[in-house]
Amino acid sequence: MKRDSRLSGVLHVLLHMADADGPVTSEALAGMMQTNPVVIRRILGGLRKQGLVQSEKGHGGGWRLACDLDQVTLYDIHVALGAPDVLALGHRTESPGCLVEQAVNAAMSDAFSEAEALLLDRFRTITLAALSRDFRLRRKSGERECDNRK
Amino acid sequence: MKRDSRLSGVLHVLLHMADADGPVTSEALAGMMQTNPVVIRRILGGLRKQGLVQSEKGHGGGWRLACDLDQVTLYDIHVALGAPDVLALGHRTESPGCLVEQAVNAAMSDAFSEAEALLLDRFRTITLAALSRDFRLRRKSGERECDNRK
DNA sequence: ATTTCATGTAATAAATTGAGTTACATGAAA
DNA sequence: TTTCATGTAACTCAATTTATTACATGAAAT
Repeated sequence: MKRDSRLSGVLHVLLHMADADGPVTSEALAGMMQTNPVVIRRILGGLRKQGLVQSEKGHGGGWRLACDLDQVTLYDIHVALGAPDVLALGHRTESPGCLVEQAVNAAMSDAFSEAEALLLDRFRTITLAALSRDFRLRRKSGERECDNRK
Repeated sequence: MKRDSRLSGVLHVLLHMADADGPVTSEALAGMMQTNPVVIRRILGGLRKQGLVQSEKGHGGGWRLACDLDQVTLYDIHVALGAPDVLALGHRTESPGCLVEQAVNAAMSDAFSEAEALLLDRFRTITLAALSRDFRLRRKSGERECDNRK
């Protein structure tokens, strides 16, 4: 089963936007993400409806953040993406007539919801600001350790 | 993202086998699961290698359990199925060069592994015997409440 | 023996789905 | 009025899972 990396991808894009001065075009973002500009627009279009980003057309246009990095958590982004399934495992039938399957579902349901709740709780504790700080930290120490051009 | 219901399906099949007297054919099991006999054989063939079930060919053949219901947990079955991904969410790139993406991955990794560990721990606490007991309980009360043929 | 039934397995088809692409409309700035 | 950028629909592509077909193997019944 292939994992859904949209959340990971969106965070990548948002942090690049946070690091930029002006608006960033979907073409530039697509370059960083090694994907297609239309894909970027589709994803960010969804986030715009939640007020997380805004876009401008024409010359000098592009995308910029429209939210407070300190106030937005991974959970908010997850929800803005439509709150897709967090777990890869699921029930074969949601409301089975078979009593065997009812027993199976009942036993697994608790485990599922506990794990999902834990993950989403963790997401709620991580703000975009924290990610951005971590990124800048990595960039700084990366310069010290690896960049010997100057 | 579609959820992987193989574990759910296998449990269904195993409990029906536990409830049967003799061996059960893959055709009968396929009927219960509304799928194809070959699919059943493929799945159970994997479990046979782990010693969880055994099969017999020819007349009167079919599948039967080859394990102690008290000793086998959902976790064992999960592993026997190849321990597929538990989470639907994942990293866009596993070892990214981009520092932004490194920061994103680092932040999400902990949440991921905690949620996965929790789910698998819960699976370790549920035995096939417990599921089977629950099933028989449901059947009994179902007879009392709904079955007025006798 | 040979017929019947059931598993074992390879190969293929069909269905699903996310991602990528093309094409064109809309709108803003140069 | 030209250029640049988003907005969106429609379509193609690629990967994965599941279902199906076909046939070989082996065991029991007759």
